[in-house]
Amino acid sequence: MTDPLSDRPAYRQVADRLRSPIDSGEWPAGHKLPSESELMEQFGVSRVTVRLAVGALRAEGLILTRQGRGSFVRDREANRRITSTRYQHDARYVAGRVAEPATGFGASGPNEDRSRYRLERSFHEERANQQVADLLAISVGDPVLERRYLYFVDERPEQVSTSYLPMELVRDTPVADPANEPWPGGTIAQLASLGRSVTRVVESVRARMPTPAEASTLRVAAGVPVLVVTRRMLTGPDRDQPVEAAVDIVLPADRVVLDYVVDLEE
Amino acid sequence: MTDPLSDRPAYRQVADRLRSPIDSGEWPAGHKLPSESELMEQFGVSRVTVRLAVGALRAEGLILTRQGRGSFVRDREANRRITSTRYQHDARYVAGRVAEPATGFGASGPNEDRSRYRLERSFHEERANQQVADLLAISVGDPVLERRYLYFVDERPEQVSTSYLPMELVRDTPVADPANEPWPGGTIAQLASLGRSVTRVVESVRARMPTPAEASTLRVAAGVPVLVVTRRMLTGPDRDQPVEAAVDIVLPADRVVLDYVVDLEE
DNA sequence: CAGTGGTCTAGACCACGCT
DNA sequence: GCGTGGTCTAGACCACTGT
Repeated sequence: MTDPLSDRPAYRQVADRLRSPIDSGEWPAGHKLPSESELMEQFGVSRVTVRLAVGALRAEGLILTRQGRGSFVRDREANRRITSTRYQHDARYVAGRVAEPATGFGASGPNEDRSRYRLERSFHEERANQQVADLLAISVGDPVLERRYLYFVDERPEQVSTSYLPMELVRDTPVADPANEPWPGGTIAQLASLGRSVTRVVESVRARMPTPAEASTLRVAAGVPVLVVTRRMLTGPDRDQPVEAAVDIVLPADRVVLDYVVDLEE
Repeated sequence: MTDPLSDRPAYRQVADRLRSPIDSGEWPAGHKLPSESELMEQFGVSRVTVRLAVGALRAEGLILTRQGRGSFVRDREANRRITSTRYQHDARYVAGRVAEPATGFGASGPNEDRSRYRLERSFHEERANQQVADLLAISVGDPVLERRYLYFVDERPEQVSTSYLPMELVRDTPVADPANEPWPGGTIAQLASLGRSVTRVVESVRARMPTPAEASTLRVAAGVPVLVVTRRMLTGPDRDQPVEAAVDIVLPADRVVLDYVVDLEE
């Protein structure tokens, strides 16, 4: 039963009592929660109150509910790791110092089973908006190649992204032909084929709740945020000339960890 | 009015019609939405339906609701940037090559107004659990110094973190005395004072919804995830000997962007 | 078929913020 | 005082999942 004398609303009391065995591990991932009618009886509250409690736990990402089946404790363990050293690896691949590329499939590193990965893409010539113009240090309205990607891992959608290259750099080159994707060595290898040697990659990481469209394409449940990465590839003696920008690299936060390795001078 | 013939539930139709002017920018941050009674009349639905719609938008992080005042479009622009180069900067500071440290306040870089930052900390000797033991390459139960931090920016809680150092490294040293915090140059300078030169920092970035406790301490609204960073500081000729680990560096995702600079060999 | 969660209604009282 | 959102009730029908 809930305590009607408490300041804490009944639905929060119910949520607290359900959260406790989840936090403690007593109810592991996959465990089925009591049904709504059981909770109504157990706590002596109405169905609306039970649903408020369950909805709170769902918004926290602790449980998922499935119509006709029940509520279940979610698996909150992310298992796909994406490491910043993939860029250095691809640069060494381009230089011929390693035999295998790291990316090209959005994969996290070399020596992975490539057959697990699949890529859908669409290329279009567009004109730079303010954000893209700022990132590429060009003018608004300048022509750019917009490349949209959707990555699958084991046929599960795992990543969307949109990449921009200055059109003058790629026009009538193999890079502008989607048939050449996936390109071994990824964007770094593509830029190398155009005579641009990438010497710096800058990534900005944010997190937010997915839009309904993103939740649908990436199949993320309620209560699961997305990681949103903006990337710039730079070249030139001062590593400050942008040659590529990727905006809205969107990843489901319950499945992905981003690893960044920062080396300091001795 | 909603379309009763549509397959789409009424509350989703209402949510869609409210999301549209938010997405388009027609209703900018701070704009007040129609009240619940106005929405009931406007769409010809019950209050429960209106509240389901508003709740969906809140869970998406698009709006916030304040009792007695109304619902408002949220500001979704993160403005605090934390850059990976702060580590390299602190390493140069320790080496005497730059005059100003970058961190020491959890600040994002040098030349910041330090008076905006404030730090609360508590130090305790603990025994390593499995996670900490793995991160520090020690045994479960080995003594460690646990340092808990809460950072404020302009008196607003902006970051919590827990850092671990092997006790045998810091026992009876100035590093183990919380009175010496904030330490110019941060953890890298502290480790340098102990004869440990950090040559690599590895950060792992995740995102999830905050726990109720985190939501309360960091004052994050419903529908706002947190960024969770795990950090390791490494030393040694192969940059593989851990000397510090920070788990659960928790940051409100609506206020913070993490920037990582990855340099490639020429 | 029975049991589950999903949607929806009408109505009530409360706490908060402003005038 | 009045309008706002927050909590809560009893009850209904629907859609989905399994046997």
